[in-house]
Amino acid sequence: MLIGEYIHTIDEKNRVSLPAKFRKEMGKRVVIAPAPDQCLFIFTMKEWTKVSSRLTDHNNELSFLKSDKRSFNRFMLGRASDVEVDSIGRILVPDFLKDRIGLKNKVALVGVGDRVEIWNDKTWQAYKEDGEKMAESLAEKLGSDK
Amino acid sequence: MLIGEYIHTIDEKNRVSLPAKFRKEMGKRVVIAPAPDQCLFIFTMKEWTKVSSRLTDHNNELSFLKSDKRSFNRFMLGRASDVEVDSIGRILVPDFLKDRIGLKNKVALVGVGDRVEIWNDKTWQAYKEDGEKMAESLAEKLGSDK
DNA sequence: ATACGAAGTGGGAAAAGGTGGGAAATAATA
DNA sequence: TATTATTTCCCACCTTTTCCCACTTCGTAT
Repeated sequence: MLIGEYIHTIDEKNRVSLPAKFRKEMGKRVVIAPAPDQCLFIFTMKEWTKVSSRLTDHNNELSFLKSDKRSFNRFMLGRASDVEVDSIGRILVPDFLKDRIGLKNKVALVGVGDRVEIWNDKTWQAYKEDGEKMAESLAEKLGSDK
Repeated sequence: MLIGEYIHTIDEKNRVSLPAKFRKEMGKRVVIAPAPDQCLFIFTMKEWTKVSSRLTDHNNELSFLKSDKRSFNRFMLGRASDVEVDSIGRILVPDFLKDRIGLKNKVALVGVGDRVEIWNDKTWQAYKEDGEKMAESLAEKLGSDK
């Protein structure tokens, strides 16, 4: 199970080391895809197969005849990228994904069970702080009407 | 599976390089066809066989009215063109298809599972930006139907 | 404290990918 | 048939990517 957060560097060649703890589980090849909340998902191939199988044609229909299917598939598949993990555990983040969430210098790699997320470090720290505040206010709210 | 986006050039001879990552899967010959939205479809021969047979099969339960079907088939089949991939992985885009969606200079090649789409780069970027707004609802949709 | 190994980072050289252009071949026109 | 235009094929350049090696840091064991 992929858990924990790691702060790594994205270099001028768009390389990011996967945390050593994740490497075995992630294997030699992963799929990186855009996600909501200003981050990217890194799926294992196993997990990606699950995701993509929901998008492909099961009932003998031409999926491109339906406009919502077209846009859905464009966004899930067109902006994903399957990348190889190199011999020392690094992946290459495509420019179009890197630019989308403004990755540079420090990035956060966050294990979320069956996938890993990449965040711009600053964005991740801010997101966490917001989360803390939300948790506090939520706790107070819960505690107040006792 | 064809996924990811690549920005390439269409030159004065209407040549476009297929992304190296797509070449093996696409083979020596592909079919390029007009498509809904402002793009063109590039099918592998295998996929084209499937697509064209489904479009021409009048006994299956496509939800189209017959006259709609006829005009769609004219649109798609009538203007499709099979082109050879040259020795270094380029295809030739027929003028009438190129002009239809205003291809020039930079084009986006987008892998969408079992087909590739060609877009005018500018149009694709704009389409993506519009789609960012949909991102959340897309993700929820993906998560909901397990 | 020192040595060692694992993990992460950086950079240079070689290879591959993408682009452009000219020559040969084919088609078109007068 | 001669000439011109268009298409096809091939080669060369340049940029980007890939591969490999080396340095550094940190934790651990001796």
